[in-house]
Amino acid sequence: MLEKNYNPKDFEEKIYASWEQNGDFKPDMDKNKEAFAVVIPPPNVTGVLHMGHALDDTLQDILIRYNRMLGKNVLWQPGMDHAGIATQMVVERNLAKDGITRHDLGREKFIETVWKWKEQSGGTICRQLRRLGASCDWSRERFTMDEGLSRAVRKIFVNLYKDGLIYKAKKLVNWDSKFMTAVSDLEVVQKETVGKMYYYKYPIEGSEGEFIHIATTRPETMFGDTAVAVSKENEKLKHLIGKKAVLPIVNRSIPIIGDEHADPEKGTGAVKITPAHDFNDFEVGKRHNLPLINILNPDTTLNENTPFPGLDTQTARRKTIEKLEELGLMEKIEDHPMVIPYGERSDVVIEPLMTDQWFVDAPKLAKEAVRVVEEGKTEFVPKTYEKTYFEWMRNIQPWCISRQLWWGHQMPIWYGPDGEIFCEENEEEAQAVADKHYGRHVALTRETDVLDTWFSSGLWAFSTLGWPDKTEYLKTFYPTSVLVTGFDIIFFWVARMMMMSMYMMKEVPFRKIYMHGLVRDEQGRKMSKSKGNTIDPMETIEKYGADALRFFMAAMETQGRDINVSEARIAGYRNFATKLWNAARFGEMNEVSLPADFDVSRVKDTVNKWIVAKAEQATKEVTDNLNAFRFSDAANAVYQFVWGTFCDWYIEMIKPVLYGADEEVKTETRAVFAWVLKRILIILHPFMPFITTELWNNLVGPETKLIKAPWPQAENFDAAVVKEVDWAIDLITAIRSLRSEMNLPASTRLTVYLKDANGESAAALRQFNRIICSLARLEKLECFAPSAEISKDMVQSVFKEAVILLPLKGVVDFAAEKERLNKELASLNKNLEGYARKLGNASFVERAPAAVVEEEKRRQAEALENKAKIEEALARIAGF
RNA sequence: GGGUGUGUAGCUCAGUGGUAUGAGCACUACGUUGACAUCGUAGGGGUCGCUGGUUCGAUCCCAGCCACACCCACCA
Repeated sequence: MLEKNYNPKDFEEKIYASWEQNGDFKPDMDKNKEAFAVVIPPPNVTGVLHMGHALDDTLQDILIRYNRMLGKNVLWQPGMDHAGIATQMVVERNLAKDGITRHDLGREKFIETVWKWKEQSGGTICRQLRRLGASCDWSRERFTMDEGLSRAVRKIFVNLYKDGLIYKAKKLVNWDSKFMTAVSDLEVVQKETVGKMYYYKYPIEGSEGEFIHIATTRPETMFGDTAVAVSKENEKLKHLIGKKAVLPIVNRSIPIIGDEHADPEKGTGAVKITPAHDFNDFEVGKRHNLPLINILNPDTTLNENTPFPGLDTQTARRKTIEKLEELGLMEKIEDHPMVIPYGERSDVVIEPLMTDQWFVDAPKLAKEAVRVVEEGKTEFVPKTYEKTYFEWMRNIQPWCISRQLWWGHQMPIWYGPDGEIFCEENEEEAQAVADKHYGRHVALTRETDVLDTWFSSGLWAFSTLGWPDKTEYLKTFYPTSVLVTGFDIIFFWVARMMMMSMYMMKEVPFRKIYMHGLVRDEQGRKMSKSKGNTIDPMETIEKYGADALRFFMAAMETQGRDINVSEARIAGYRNFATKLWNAARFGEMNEVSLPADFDVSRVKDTVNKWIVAKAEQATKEVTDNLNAFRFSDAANAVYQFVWGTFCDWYIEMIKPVLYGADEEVKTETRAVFAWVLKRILIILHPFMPFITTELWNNLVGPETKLIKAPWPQAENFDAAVVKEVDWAIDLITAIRSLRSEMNLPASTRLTVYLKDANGESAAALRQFNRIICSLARLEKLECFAPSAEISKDMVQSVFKEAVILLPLKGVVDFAAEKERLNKELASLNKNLEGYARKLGNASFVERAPAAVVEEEKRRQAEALENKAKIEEALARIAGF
């Protein structure tokens, strides 16, 4: 027996545990079945579930469950990312509580500590994903740092290196002074601030009191200046090209060069060139063969190439200005709005710094990754994201993959005594190759840098399936079917997976990429801890159940749009679950059950036929929409069917049958009710797996598993039957509306006549008489005899071709009634004007499709008829 | 500076070249009708951002404009 109240906490976790214990999430590896695979975007090992995951993983679970029910061989591959910087940060923070730094421990000990932390505190999110109902095959859970995946990383690294696609270079990179590591362009966020623009001047060498005027936001970098540039087109300044300027304070002479980088419109028109500390200047320096002077230490304090070694940039900036002022070279300081780069994780200012780093030749790898999308081998849904993808891929820069961190994949690079590089999958091989190279045994030192986290997640689509081994899983599930992820990691992750997969597998990682938007707060603001507007999905689940949250995500997911979390709406979907729960209870109370030999095509009763047809219709809608990744349409189709059709109409319509004496119809109705409910549980299951399973176990029994129930093929249905019952529904609605307008309490049983009903309507009226009377709360419903006289006491309302007559002895308020009819008349007249205008337009009649013109004529005729009826009714009560 | 997206009911959003049967929430009135008040019934509420164009017809297609959001680039 079902509990009186829907209480998801009673069963959600229990049901999940039973699925997992029974191995229901595992693929059956049946070779005859089509394979369907999804790899989860690996959450950070440090992560906890947020609304973005709730959306992402709900959508994946819907696809997974749907395809599992379609009878495919389904794998949802779970796992986690080691999240280099994020994890190192968490562990370092923990150590700091005991006053320990990672350097106190040393590299090896520190890494050990991280692993220990991972075992104990990592992976909260996987437990939370279970609570959400994610049907991942947890027995295959992978971690980007585990043995297999590490092997994949080393192998692909060596391949790329030997193909010349990974190389070491001294380049200007984004330097994070907090973690003292290089970071990629993507890990830098630009923040708007109001800074200062400093104007000062450099004396021209060999001149008397001639200066070149400079504007900069970073005066302390002047010690790294190796030129001043002006545009050759700059009429005012071009005469200085070829002369030399003297760098004040350090009195170093630097050339004044002509370069188009100097925009005459900006600043003073002359730009100081600091090739070692500015990306643009670096390019200028390359063009003019300028020397590079590095002025920063790894912690971004100034070094011995400056007068202020050891000072941080801010202090050095102050000192520099003081000095310039002393020398009388400072001119002015202005407020200046600008964007300053910050480390995504560290939140410190990123300084461009010259360092030795490792790069992946992304421009080369991007070519294939672009081609396969152009050719449609991988499709983005929605398609507009392809443009973003192409745009970025076609302008991609070399990818800096080395990080001066400890937590991560240490690069498989060894250096010989003279710095010779040996890149092999392990130390033994490197040693062997090196020994052969030198003709003697040599000592090797390993590169200490680790790889960017996204390097290993870039392999996720195949490394998790067992590559480099030729596993059964790799053969079966690669390329995977669809990747579901947010557009915010399209460059970080999707692009890299495309590149890495094309390089190594020569085959796309996924056939489709479904990109969803961001989850925002109720007002549409981005959720962030600092704003304090985050909503914890676990709390939401606690309050409303996982099913409600899941359904919310599905119902709100329309392609290409962000989702604003609305608690009221989540509560609404909890109510939806309650509604279904109570419908099931209604069934239980009325002893519905599905006989083994039940054949839905043999159903006789019209209302039963109707609900079967509606169920087929809903099934088709859900199926079509899921196939097209139209999650909200799919969810709304079930919602509408369950609440608006099954509960609002079918249950109400069968009550007279179930409480009546016709055993034959009653038996059939009980079976059909069970059949429809079962159908609902099936098509709702991908969205709301918990309540559907709970109800299924109650209705059908746990022996047959809903999670693997075959997805129904929507059957054709009898359109005529649908029309008949829909007619009855319209009539009921019209009568209810009329009685509400007349202020007739629900308790008064009325008599209603239908005048001028045609043959079909008269038949339907007879057939559904009991139902209509029951739902519209009538005493009697009959066709009005054509010969009979319409009494003055009868309220009239046009219904399709007929007129509803509602006798109200002595209680009709004629004034109000006239007003009501006149209002109707006015609206009809307005419509008639429109029809007349259109049909009077020769070019409309001539050029619009015949069907449209016909429809317009039909509407006009109908409106004219209705008008006549209302005028008739008005005439009848004219004297009152 | 380059790009993308969005402006539809009070709110959050669906949707569509042919009267907006729009949805949920909110609102109003009525309701203890033998599943459900986490409910039912009925109802009010929109010149579909602005201006042009294409079309017999535009909220929908095209162009321009305005507003908002996001992405990329940019420390002179």
